[in-house]
Amino acid sequence: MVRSYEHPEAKDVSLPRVLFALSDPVRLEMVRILARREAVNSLDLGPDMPKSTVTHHTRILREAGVTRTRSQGRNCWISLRREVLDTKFPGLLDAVLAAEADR
Amino acid sequence: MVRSYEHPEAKDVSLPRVLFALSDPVRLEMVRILARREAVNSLDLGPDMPKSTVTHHTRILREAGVTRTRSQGRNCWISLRREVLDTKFPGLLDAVLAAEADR
DNA sequence: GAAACTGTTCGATAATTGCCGAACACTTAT
DNA sequence: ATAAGTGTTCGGCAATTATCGAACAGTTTC
Repeated sequence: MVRSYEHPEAKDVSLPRVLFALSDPVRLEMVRILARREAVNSLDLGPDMPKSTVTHHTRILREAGVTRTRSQGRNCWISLRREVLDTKFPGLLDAVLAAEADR
Repeated sequence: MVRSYEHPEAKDVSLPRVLFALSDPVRLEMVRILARREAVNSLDLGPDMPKSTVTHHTRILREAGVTRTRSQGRNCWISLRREVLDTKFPGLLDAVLAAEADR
């Protein structure tokens, strides 16, 4: 059996929620990591923090519609939902990623 | 005497804080209003809410570096700090404003 | 089947946030 | 001077959020 995750449909992805998901330094860094790779193992997004904290942040990103999570075996792979973000909020993700990482 | 407001310098304007300021529906609507006018009277940004609530939200926007507030007489005028935002986070404000208002 | 591995869920706690009434400060008009 | 107008500050309260340990669930390996 495979874990199932809830993802909002594209039509339910709201700007305030996406902005909130991106407004935390930890999650912003996660998104930067995701932007450089196709898919990342959940716990690799926060190697130096407790697992439950990683789960917390990845869930907020997922439920906001920023990321997609699919489980495979005992891993779960996380990726950016670029199609959704770029369609609904053109330029937003690019602008966020283009900003200097330390700010 | 004139009220003085603290504004962060451009170098201290951080992306997470700006995103957080924009992540609230009330403040997002304020920013949309500001984008259409040069400067707006504080309380006109939230005609239907208590004054202290308006002050609360406008302060978060100001302290994040999103807006500038200057007092004149008994009014205070609020405007977007486009120069700062467009310089530090090119495309961000445009992307936010371009998104449909109801999302 | 037992152990190891990956990640979630639960519960608790501290900190932050949103909301708003009441009192206050400053300015302008009468 | 008095009153009215504009906005801030303060205090309290409810709700949300961030963090993390402990227990748990599913998967793979041995």
